[in-house]
Amino acid sequence: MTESASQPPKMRRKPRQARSRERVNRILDAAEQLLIEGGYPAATTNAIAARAQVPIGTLYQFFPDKAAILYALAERYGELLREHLLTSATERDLPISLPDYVEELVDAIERFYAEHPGYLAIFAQAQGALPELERMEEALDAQLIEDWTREHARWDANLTESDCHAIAFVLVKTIGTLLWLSLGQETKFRQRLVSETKRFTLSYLQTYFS
Amino acid sequence: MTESASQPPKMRRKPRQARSRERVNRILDAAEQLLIEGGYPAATTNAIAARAQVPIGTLYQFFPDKAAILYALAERYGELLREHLLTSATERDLPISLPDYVEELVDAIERFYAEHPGYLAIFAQAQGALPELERMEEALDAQLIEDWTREHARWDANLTESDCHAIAFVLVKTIGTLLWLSLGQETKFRQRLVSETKRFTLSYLQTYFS
DNA sequence: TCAAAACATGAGCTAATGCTCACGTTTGCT
DNA sequence: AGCAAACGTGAGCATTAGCTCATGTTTTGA
Repeated sequence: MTESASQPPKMRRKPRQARSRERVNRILDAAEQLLIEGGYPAATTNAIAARAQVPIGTLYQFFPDKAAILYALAERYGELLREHLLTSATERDLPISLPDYVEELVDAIERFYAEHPGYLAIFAQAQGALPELERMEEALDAQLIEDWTREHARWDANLTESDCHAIAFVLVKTIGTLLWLSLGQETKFRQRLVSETKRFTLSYLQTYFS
Repeated sequence: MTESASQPPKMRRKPRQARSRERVNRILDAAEQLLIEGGYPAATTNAIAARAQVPIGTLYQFFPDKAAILYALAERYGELLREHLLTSATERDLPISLPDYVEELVDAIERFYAEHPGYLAIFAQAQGALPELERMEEALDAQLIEDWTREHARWDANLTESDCHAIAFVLVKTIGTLLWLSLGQETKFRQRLVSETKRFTLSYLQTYFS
């Protein structure tokens, strides 16, 4: 199941040969690394091409402009995260306790961030700079929020959809922020933050699902 | 008590006449607006000068380079926020209940963000781009965290300093994030987010201060 | 095998940004 | 009033970003 045709990035030329496809991935990897290391200013098209060991001309054979590279990156990650969380969720069909749910959820997100440090870097860098990227982030979060909204609704039918949505919004944003920030801390404090995130999440959820 | 001499921004020429000082403020205001409206890419030095109705030459009389403008902005806000929160806190000397404390705290921060939409925009834009700005943000947050750490320690002497610090960290970051995001939402949902912020803050604090 | 189609390349173009500096204007002092 | 010091000005320079395109190389298929 490779990535199928996508709409927003709109490749200038679709890579048909294996060599080309590998190059496209190298370009995306290079862009991600530069974004993490030096932020948006460091991720110039020339730098990306150099890091990917690809001439700029080649880069522009696949991507119509710089923004398209970031869109492609965002898309790659979006699918990855949703997949990651959904498989985590469906591994267990039977209902579990709230504490166990929180434990699993936070750990799953933490693992994802640790394994893909580029994920939040992309969006953090592009604030305001690439309007379309912001829309992509919102769309991505909106999807997560919707997933969770449904999950919450199943737990307590008394809650309105608007309630569930607000709860999901708060969780997506706070957990995301906290775990992201934890990545930049020393191991000891980082573990503490992960544990605080669980505590925080649980106590909040318990005010709704007693 | 006007802003006294500062270290990091290091003005090229210190404005002595009233006209100059007013111009410096106009420059800062213009930079802030551009940052909010169009993000970092829109905040070019020429655009800032134009918006401030000031020739670029004049801009460079006061600021050695573009970064200095952002540093000055960050400083202006840093002082403002701390002042805002401290005065809110010292208006009442006698102890109040936890729910009342949370109510006051969240409202105070919310008011600050609403009145100064540029505050978080500055830091959001500069991620990775201006390393020094990041350090300033961390220093600012660290100060807030310290303030709150002390406050928490007074409530329950059984908590270690490391506990109080972790709590303060979580609160500063989560409340900050949510209230900031709330600014971009429609009134109805925005009010809901403010109320949710209070709810999770209170529930989280109650797990420590029963 | 060999021509045509697909792909690869990197010097260099255009545009825009941060910033300077030589010259003009205003202010303060006697 | 008259002069020096402080201040104001904006055309334009140096740099660098994103991106193109003319030319060369490889792959495909009959």
